[in-house]
Amino acid sequence: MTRITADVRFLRGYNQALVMAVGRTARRFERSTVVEATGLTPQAVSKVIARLSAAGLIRPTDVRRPGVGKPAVVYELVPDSRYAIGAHVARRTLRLVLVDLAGTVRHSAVSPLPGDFTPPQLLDALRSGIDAMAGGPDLRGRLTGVGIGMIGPLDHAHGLVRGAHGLRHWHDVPLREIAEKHLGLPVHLDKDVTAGITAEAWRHGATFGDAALIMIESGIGGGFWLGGAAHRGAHTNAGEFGHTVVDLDGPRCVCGRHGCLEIVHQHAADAGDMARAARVVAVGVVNLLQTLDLAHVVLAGADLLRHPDTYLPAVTAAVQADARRANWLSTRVTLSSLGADAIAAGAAMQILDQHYGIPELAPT
Amino acid sequence: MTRITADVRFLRGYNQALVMAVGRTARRFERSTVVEATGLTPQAVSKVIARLSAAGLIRPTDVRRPGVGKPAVVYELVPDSRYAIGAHVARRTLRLVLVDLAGTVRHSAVSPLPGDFTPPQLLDALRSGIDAMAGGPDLRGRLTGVGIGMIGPLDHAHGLVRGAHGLRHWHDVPLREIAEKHLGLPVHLDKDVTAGITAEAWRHGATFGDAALIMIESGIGGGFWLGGAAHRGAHTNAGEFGHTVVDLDGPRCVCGRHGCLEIVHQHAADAGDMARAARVVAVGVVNLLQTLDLAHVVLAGADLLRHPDTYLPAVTAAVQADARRANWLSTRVTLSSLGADAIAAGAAMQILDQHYGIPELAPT
DNA sequence: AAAATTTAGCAACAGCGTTGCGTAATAGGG
DNA sequence: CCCTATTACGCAACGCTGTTGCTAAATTTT
Repeated sequence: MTRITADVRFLRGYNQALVMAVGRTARRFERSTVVEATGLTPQAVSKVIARLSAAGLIRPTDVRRPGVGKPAVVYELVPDSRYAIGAHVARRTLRLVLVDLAGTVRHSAVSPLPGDFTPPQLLDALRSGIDAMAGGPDLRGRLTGVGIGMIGPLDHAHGLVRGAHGLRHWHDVPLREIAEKHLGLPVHLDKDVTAGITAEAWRHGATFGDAALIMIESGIGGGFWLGGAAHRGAHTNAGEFGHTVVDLDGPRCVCGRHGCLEIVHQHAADAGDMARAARVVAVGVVNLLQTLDLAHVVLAGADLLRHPDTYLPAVTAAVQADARRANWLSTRVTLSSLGADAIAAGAAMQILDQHYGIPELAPT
Repeated sequence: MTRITADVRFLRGYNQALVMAVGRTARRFERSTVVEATGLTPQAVSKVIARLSAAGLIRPTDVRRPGVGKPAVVYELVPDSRYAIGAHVARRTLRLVLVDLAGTVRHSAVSPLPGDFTPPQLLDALRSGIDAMAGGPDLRGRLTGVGIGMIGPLDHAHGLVRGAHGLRHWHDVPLREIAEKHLGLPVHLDKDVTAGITAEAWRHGATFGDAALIMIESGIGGGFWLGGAAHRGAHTNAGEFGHTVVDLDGPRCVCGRHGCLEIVHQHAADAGDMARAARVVAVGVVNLLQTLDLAHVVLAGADLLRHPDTYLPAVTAAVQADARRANWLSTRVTLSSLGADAIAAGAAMQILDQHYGIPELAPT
């Protein structure tokens, strides 16, 4: 990882992103709010607000007259000013969402994909879906790009699908490049779980600490948000959390090892013992907490959300039992706030994050 | 986590740190080297070099005449210009090292600590050890501070020892504060494993990607370097890697759960089966790789370094077997380059890193 | 000796957040 | 009704950053 140089352009983008983060979390805000949240001087905030207003990203809506003194101008984010498309590519379905600048899902649609679909088939499905959702001329100008979340292995930096598990026609496909050509929009490619945790982080704003998203849906994966950014690892391969061994003498997994979390969980689920399945996941989650000391664990995925009342209490109980040893620890366990849209919406937010989030100093 | 504002002071510190990182890895360097490594303009590099030279951190040593054109000035880091003390506080010993600006351990000393030592006893041992090692008036002026690495739980942001495992007199001790008073030097407190991974990162320079240090020494812990910085988690408690479950029906661990990596490893080691002990560690390391996708795994700790020829091949083999599934992955497995000094030296480098490393934008 | 090539730095510049200070808008007291 | 205190806000100057344009210096090649 080579670090990139920092110049005044970085300063501008960074502090603008701080203000945008305030606007995204607190729907209405004024200058003093931003000053307190960021530590910038009032004058600096005025300049940033002027720039953002000129770009149409925020606008004054009101004045606050709390008592003595000149009234303060109340600003708000303009959700309609920018949009992004998010795509969740699964084995048999394509889910598309339209997300606005505030992080709200404005439209959502699911369409089937052909069995063992090819890259051209996906591109066509993407195109027609996007046209149906945001084809109008008014929206088109405010579309910032398309985020695609799918299973790995892949290379997000170069936009390559290395070889998606269970899909025959997806080995070393330069999906970002061909999709940008086909769609005429900037495209970002990432693992599904990384997109999912981005959605949670984007919605929670700057107060979102280290966190993980546990996804149970055709396998078990984990997305990580560490140190204020998505963690993808050295080869965009982080998150193969389902293939960590929790039972040395357990059944053989498809990956060749024995007692992976995923296969142990699968056996329990297949036997209809969802309580045990949930406990297995809970063990994995506590393993993560021990290793990474997370502030927030988000549960997601179609298979998990089918039994939320089983998984959530099991994981919460395990986390609390473990936290009791160190009574000053606190970790929140929640269900994904976006439900089935989590991955697609997160992919869209990754596009918005590239434009209006904290700029990166250490590129890919 | 509230983000901190970025101003021009940050720019200066950041780009200076980039140049210092070049100087630390390439012992001799010239302007064009830095230009290529950082992306800064030649003129900007000249300004940074002028500042660093004025501070005595680097100096011109030579000129290079490669052929046609004006000779280039060759600079070098001045190792003697700054020092830091590192302390590794273990249950029965105190290891102190003197590290120079280049990251070289100049002196190393181990002294015994009283059984169940108290905070005042540690402070006295620190003081006399530091006086013996760097008491001279010439060195004193160039001492930037003291780094302390010890077992947790602790709070590095506030410099508190929450309650070191196995030490009776260490509950909620504000060690940083009292040590700074007692020693008259800036003090940084951190977990031993975090200090250890900092040493590796500091020595490898900017090319060091995501990495973990696995430490086996009175328990099993992990230190993490993710995204260009140490990962400590939400409560400085990341790294309790030994207390991740790898055997659901395994023996009961001191932590209350069953089949923790640490207790399974311990049973194998106690039975004299070091091969199995090493294989258990290897399983844990592969679990980490699956989860975090690390570029580098460093093995350290007194108990591990007692059997390097057992552990290193076992872990390497397991990593390679796993990497074969995804043949484009590559992870290096090495022994700690600093041996027994790793923790203490890393603690010292944390002090140097605070002054001459990449400044943080997200505090705590 | 002249030309070509490479390195280095001076000077002017644009842009960032900061500082100093003046102005606008409100409520409350005399 | 006027005056004052209070609060919000911005213009202008400033210090500092990295960048750009251009000149000077040092060396090899022709």
